[in-house]
Amino acid sequence: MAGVRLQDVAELAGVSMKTVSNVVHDYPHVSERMRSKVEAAISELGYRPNISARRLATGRTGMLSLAFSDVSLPYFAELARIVTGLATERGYRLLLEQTDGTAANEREIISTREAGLVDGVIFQPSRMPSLEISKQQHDAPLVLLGEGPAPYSIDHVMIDNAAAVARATGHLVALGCKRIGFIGHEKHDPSVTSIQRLSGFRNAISAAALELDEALVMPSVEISPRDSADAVRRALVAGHRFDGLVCRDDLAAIGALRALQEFGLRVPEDVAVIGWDDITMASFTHPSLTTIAPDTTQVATLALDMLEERIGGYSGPGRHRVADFSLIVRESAPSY
Amino acid sequence: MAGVRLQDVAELAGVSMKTVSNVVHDYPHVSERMRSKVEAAISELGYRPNISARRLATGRTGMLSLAFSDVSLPYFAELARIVTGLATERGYRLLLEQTDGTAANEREIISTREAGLVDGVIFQPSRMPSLEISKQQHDAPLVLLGEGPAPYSIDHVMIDNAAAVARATGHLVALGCKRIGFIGHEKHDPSVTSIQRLSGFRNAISAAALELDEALVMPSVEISPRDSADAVRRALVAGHRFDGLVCRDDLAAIGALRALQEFGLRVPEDVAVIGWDDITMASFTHPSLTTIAPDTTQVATLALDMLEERIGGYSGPGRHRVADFSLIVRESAPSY
DNA sequence: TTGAAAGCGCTAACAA
DNA sequence: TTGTTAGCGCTTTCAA
Repeated sequence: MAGVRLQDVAELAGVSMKTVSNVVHDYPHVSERMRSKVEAAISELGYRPNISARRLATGRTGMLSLAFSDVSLPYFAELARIVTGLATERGYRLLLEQTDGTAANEREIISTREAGLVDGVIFQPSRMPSLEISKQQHDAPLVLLGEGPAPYSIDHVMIDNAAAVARATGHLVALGCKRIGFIGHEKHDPSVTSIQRLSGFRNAISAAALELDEALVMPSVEISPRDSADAVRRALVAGHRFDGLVCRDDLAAIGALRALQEFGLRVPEDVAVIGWDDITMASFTHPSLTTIAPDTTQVATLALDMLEERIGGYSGPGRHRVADFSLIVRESAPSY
Repeated sequence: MAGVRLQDVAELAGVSMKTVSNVVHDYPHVSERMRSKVEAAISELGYRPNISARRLATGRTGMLSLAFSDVSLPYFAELARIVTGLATERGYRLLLEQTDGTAANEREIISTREAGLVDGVIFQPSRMPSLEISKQQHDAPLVLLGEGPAPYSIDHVMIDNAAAVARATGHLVALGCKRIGFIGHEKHDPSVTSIQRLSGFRNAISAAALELDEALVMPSVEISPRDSADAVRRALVAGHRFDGLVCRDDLAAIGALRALQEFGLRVPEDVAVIGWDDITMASFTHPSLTTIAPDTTQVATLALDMLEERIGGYSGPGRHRVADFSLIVRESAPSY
């Protein structure tokens, strides 16, 4: 039951607290007799170590936190799944922190009011510029995920966005698309992810010697299939036409698919569509989505590696690791 | 910086620890002079309270845990989102625990090795029978979510599954469906959710005076669109035909949609499809999904209410709360 | 191999 | 209104 202390176990077993502690921690040098006496007492009393006391004594919490805007976005849910699994393998519990994508909440993540909640933080900012992050003092080791070029002092894992969006755009060009649009970035106060992807798209279009019609840059209110579908509908109603679409993420692509179908436009015959993230659902839309797939396991592994090094005492300059990505070709923008 | 203690602040400010503590906690009776002196010292030193120490001293952690099989399943991700928001409003942080749906991990959730990790637990079991849960000793207050009838001693929030599946089946019958199938439950070792929904389906079919062809009960390997699509393909290849489908969840429905389209079957004209959960994606499939929508906010609110009562000391018998659900009619099984 | 005792940093009861 | 002090339960030297 609750309220049983190490002390109580020690008394019942007729040994010292140290011996009980040794047994609890599987310390090798404990005689068989002691061990079994202690174990009997532990189970008789139903003893469980108090984790707050242990944390206070050791200074370690055995927890990491993973922070991003919103778990209900499939990419983050799937990321959380992977990071949880990997963190568990390494002996950590994972605390999920959601910021709703507001700058105020993001600041809270970086400079927590309390110390000692977790041993380290993996954080994908959506609003805070990296430079501001680097200026905030934070007491737990921190690794940043995502698009922004992190400042020199902070560890960072990203994929090569420019290369990824160039690959996607190039795929559409090779399919013969001439009028390619971009969809799904937030209209007001876009996230750093959106900014990076859109600017990469602009570069890719000019690199392909195409001309970008600004009417084909279609922002949405929020990151959601609904808002992206609305944006596409508005563009179509306004008479804008396009034959290819690079989407800020798979959710935007799913919304686009929906709107295009309503207007009788066939995908990929009339409009080819490419998403981003390769969420599970991308395989099951109709048509299935061609999409940029970041190697999320690699992202998570690199982040945890660096975090553990920092926790272990490494205090060198920030490191920037680039994870792989691939273009998964499915029905919405098939092979040429 | 780290390593600054209440004591250090007190010394710098030339006051006692109690005074500093009062300031930190916004205790009303502190003179303005003291307060500003202390606040100056706090910010000069960069003091942050150590949360482990606070927890040890108070016995409260300010954290709740939410446990289920897998955040990457959209229903759980969306549930997590809602519970996090509500818990935050009530002053709790939320720890997410994932069990992978294995009985061993579920037992770990109930009887944690450590005490004092969280103040309370909200748990949606997928494998453990309620009876077994009631027998395990657990030291933090516990509220169960989901389908199983909980034992007398444990608080529980559920929706009326039998009514829900009867509503779905009735909707299909009213549309004129004669051969209605069920899809998406795990073939081996089905989760309690699957068991409940399938058995409810059987009852609903006989209540509608229809005959159930066992070939139309199509299990899948795991909960995923992929496996459900496979199950539907197999049935169609084997020559089984049906005009209505009740799905274990929206993921199964999404897989079914995909398989039906491959076989040239139109939804809803040839086969009407009803999902369960009303995940975000249910609005954006093509056709969009008619689905059973549990009132998840209500589920979360009821669970948190009961949990807070337990944390507050209530120790009466287990309470069973039933949350609302509705049938959201969309394209895959339209109004009749 | 086991025991004794001094913290870890904070809270809260009790005094002043 | 502010100060003093004894825990909270565990870990971890240092001795034995």
